[in-house]
Amino acid sequence: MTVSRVINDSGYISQETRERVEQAIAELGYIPNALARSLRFKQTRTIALILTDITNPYFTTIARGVEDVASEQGFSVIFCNTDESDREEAEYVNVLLQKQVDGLLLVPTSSTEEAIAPIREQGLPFVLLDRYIPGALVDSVRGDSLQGAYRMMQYLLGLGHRRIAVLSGPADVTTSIDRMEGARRALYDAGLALDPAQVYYGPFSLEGGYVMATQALAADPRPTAVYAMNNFIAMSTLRAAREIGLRVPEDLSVVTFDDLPAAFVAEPFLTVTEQPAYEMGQQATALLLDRLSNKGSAEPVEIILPTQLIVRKSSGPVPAT
Amino acid sequence: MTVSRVINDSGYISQETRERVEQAIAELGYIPNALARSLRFKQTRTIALILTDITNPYFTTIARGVEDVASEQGFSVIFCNTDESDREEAEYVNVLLQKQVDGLLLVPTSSTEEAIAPIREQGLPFVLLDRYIPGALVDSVRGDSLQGAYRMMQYLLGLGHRRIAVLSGPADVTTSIDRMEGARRALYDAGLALDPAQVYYGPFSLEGGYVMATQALAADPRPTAVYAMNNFIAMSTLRAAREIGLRVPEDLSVVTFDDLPAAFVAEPFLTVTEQPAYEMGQQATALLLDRLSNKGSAEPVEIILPTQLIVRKSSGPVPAT
DNA sequence: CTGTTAGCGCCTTCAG
DNA sequence: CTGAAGGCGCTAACAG
Repeated sequence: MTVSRVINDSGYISQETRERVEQAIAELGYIPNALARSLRFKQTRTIALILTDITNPYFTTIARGVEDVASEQGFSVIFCNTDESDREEAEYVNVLLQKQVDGLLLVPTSSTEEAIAPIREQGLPFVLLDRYIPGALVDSVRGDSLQGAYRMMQYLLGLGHRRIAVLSGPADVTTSIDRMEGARRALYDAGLALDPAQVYYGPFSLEGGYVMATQALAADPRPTAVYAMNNFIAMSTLRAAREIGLRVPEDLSVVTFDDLPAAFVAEPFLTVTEQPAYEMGQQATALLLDRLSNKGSAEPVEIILPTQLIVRKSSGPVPAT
Repeated sequence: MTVSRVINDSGYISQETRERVEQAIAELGYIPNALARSLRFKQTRTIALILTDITNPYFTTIARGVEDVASEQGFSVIFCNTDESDREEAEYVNVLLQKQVDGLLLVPTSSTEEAIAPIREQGLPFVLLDRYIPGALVDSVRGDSLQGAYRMMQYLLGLGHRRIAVLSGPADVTTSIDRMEGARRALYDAGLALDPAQVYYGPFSLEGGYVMATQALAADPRPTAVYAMNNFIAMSTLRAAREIGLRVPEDLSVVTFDDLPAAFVAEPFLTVTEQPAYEMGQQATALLLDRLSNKGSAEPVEIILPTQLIVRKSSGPVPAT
C-alpha cells in the first residue's frame, strides 16, 4: 500500500519512507503491473483500430493519425487487419472485447447494423471510420465521397468525356455507394445518365482493379476515361492500359480517389480526389477519447471531412477520333 | 467455477449444467475477462512491435508480416512508433513492460546495449528487427545489408561510375554502417577507396534525403551516381535532381535500398536492392513466439535474409563528358 | 460432477 | 503517516 502511494504520489507519505521505497524500486527493478491496475479500474488505456487493408497507404496514413493522437494522450493502440472479411472482423471484435479495450475504431467490412451489434451490446464506445452504416445512430468520421465524386465527374464531363467507365469497389460498402451516387448526380445535372453497362464492381484491390480495368478497356467502343474508386484500382488501370498500348492521358484519362503519399511517387501523375486521411485518423481518435472521458452519452456525431480535387497528368481532353 | 469449466471445456460437467450455463451466457451476453485471466496466468497473448517510422512502406510491410503470423497464432499486436527518438522508445518499452506484453519486436533507434537493458533486466523475450546491436547476444532478424551494398556498388562500378555520392542514414545505426562497409569493400576490391568527401549522413527521411541530395549534387565535379541508403532518401534525390534539371539516368544514376511496393508505382523506375520485408516480419515473429513457448533459453539466433538487386531505369552508364 | 478457498497485483476504505 | 482487509474476475487445487 505504501508503495502504491509512492508510485501514484497520492496521500501522505513521510519523506523518509518515500525515499526508502524509491530506493527499493530502483534496486529491484520493480515495474507496476498495469494488468492488475486495469482489472481494478476497469480501464486499460488501450484502444483498437480495426482496418480492412493494412496494405493501403490510405489506411496506414489514417493509422498514423490514430497512433499520434492516442499516444499523446497516453493510450496504446492495437491494430487489426480484417482483409475485408466479416468473419475476421467479428473474431477481432470478440478478442478485443475480452481484452477489455477502452474503445474501438472500426472500418466496417459491411454496412449493416449486424457488424456493430456485439460492440453495442457490450456498451463499448466506438467510432466508425471511413465507412458508415446508413441509418445507424453512431459516431463516424469519413471523407466527403459524395461531393468528391460529384466534382471529379463534373471535371471529366467538362473535358468532354462521355464514355466513362466506372470501376467501383464492393457494391455494398458505403464509400462505393456514395462515390457512385455523386457521379450519378453530376451526370444528371449535366442532363446525362449513368450507363449501367459502364459500371464494374470488384474489391478495392490491385487484383480486383486489374480484372475490372481489362474488361472495361476491352469494351467497344472503348471508354475515353476511367473513374476508379480507389488508388489500387487506378494503379491497375494504368497497368492494364499500358499493356494494351494505351497512352495516358492522350488515349485514356484516369482519375481516382485517394492520393498516394508524396513519399512514394517521384513525379505525381494521377489526378485524384484526395481525402485528408491523417486528419481522419486524428479526429476519429479525438472523438473516441472524448467519449471515453465524458461518459455522458452525447448525441452521435457524424464528421465528414472535405476532399480536394488535384488535377495532374493522368487526365486530359477527349482524344480526337 | 462451473462457468469457467464450460468456457474452457475442462474437467467434468454434466450435459445439463453445461447447457444451462451456455444459455445464461447467451442471455447475458457474458464475455470472459481476458485481463483477469492474464493476471492469473501471467500471459497476455499480446506482443508489441516497436518501429522507427510507421510511414515507411518498408516498415509497414514488415508490420504486415508480423500481424499475419501473430494473429494466426492467436496473438494480438500493439504497434508503437518511435520516430527514431530513443526517448520515445524508452517510454514505450516502459509502458509495454507495465502492460505485461509477452514479447517484444524491436527496431532499435540506437545500436548500443543501453536500449535493451531494461527489457533484458525484466527478462522479457524480444527479437531485434532490421537493426542489431553489435556484440550483443540477442535474437535478431535483418536483411543482408553488407552483401546488398557490395553488389550494388559493384554494379555501379561496372557501369563505369567513379564519382559516386553516398547518401547514408544516421552514422550510428547498423544498417547505415553495414551499407557503408559493403560499399567500401566493393570499392576496395576494385582497387579504389571511398572518398570521405562524397559521403553524407542524415536521417532516413524525405527531408533528410533532400538536404543531402542537394548538397551532393551541388558539388563540383558533380557525382555521376548516387547511392542512397533507403527509399526516402532516393525519392528526394530524384526530386533534387529534377529541380536542377538533371535527367535520371542520362545525367545521373540513382540506386537505393528498399523497394516500394508494386502497388504504389505505376511504372517501376528505381534500381533497388530489395529486402524481403514481409518475410522479415514473419520470421521475427515466428522466432519470438517460439521463444515464448519453449521458454528454455536456447542460443541467440541471428537471421540474415538475402537481398536482391533489381536493375531498373534509374541507373545507366556514366554520361560521356 | 459441483462448489469452496485462495491468490494473481492493485487500490479504496478504514483502523491504528 | 502507515498498514490490514477486501474485492476486481479468473482458475488450480481441493473438498464434498
